[in-house]
Amino acid sequence: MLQLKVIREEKKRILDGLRKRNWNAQQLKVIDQILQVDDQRRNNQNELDNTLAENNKLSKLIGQMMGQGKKEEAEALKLQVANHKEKVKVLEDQQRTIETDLENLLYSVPNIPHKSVPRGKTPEENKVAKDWTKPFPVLPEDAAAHWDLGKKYNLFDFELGVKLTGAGFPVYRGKGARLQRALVQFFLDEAVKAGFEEINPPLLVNEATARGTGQLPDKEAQMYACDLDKLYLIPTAEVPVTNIYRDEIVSIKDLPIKMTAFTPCFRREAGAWGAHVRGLNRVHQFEKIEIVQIVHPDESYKTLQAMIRHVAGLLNKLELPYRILKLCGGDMGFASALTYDFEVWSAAQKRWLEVSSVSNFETFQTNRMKLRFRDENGKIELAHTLNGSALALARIVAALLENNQTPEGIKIPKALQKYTGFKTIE
RNA sequence: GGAGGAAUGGGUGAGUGGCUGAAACCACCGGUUUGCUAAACCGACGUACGGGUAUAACCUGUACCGCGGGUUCGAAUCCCGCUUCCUCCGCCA
Repeated sequence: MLQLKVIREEKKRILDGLRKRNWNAQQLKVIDQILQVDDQRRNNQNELDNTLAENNKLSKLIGQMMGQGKKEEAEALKLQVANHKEKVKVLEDQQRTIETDLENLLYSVPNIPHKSVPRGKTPEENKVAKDWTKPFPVLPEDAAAHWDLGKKYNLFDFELGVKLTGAGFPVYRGKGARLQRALVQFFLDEAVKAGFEEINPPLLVNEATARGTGQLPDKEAQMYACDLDKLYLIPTAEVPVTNIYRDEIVSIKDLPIKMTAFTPCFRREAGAWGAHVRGLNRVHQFEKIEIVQIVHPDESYKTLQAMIRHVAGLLNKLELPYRILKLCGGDMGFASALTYDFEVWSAAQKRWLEVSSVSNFETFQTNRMKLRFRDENGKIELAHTLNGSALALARIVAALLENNQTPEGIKIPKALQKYTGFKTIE
């Protein structure tokens, strides 16, 4: 959620930013609407406060008169207060309505892209920030895609998942399951080594938490919900982990706060199914190690770079070819100010697979979450939040299997061997 | 699931209708003293949203004592509902 103050004071920058997200004139009107409702809000609040102030004064007077035994005068004042009460009620109702309207309007506006974000409408217009310059793995003519490899070596079973749950819920087994666990352990160890505190959060969250990171309102269709208990299955660990600090004022000394968590992620992916989603490319449940940072606003872009280096380091250790994209205005997530995507090369499918997304949200999440810190002078300021996948499993598994297939079986990268306990899947 | 108790500022905790945005103590912060540390002493010490041309620390209004409602001229204090926590019983990975 954007800060009202910023919209008021930097309207031009806000409008320019939204244009970068390809907002048209019609859509941009919402900004004026926000300013208008905000005026209403302030006027109404002013009137309400003044009325209440008067009541408070009168009430005090009544108390004094009662004490002095001036009963009749007190009764007269009571009538006055009673009149005001009607007015207060109306003003309070109005205020509530106005505030809800304003909040809903604010919720509908995405974050303002960082100045370095390229213009563009579609994923094709993302900029390659770092390309893969070495040769790609060369596979034999009859190289198999991961879904066939999974069958051949009995690593995972989609049909079985359908039987148990539905499409998009693979069952991993044998070395396939072990490979999952190895990756989880590896990624977590690396994150902890990099100074992130390991968090093991709940997988179901309440409404306030889903709201804090921006899943609600609007994106409920992307989450699985437990209606009976009004809980949501997390689409990413970002949700519970970032919300740990919701409604908190931390000391500047506590920054940066670095957290990592391994969780399964549940995504309905409503309407996202198409030609390219076979096998592990897109599933409803997958495992992911997330890294989250809460930092001083002056540090957040430096931090973003550090997080990118961390993710790149993981891919290097896994010996996977990857490239880094800087997302264009049209492809960026709602809450992000700047996002880098990591894609690994899937040699058998001959395409790039997105395996990580690292973003700086600046104050977009912290404003809505009221996550603040006290600076050197004791002043309270919104912190910046960042997060990134480090990494998501399903597609990493897909790429590992495909790229490392040989006639003798699938080779496990060196860094992973101590976690898998085997060097080859045959 | 049944019975009882509790919820106050960063922490402990006082406060049962107006003098309470809230005692006291601790912690934190600033200062004095000190060879250093410690101790002692002094001072400051909530948040949000408005207004005052006031996004450097100023003045002022309003709201907030778990959450939501109600009673009253006036509620941290009385009433109702909810949530959470604790204790006991039952059940159970």
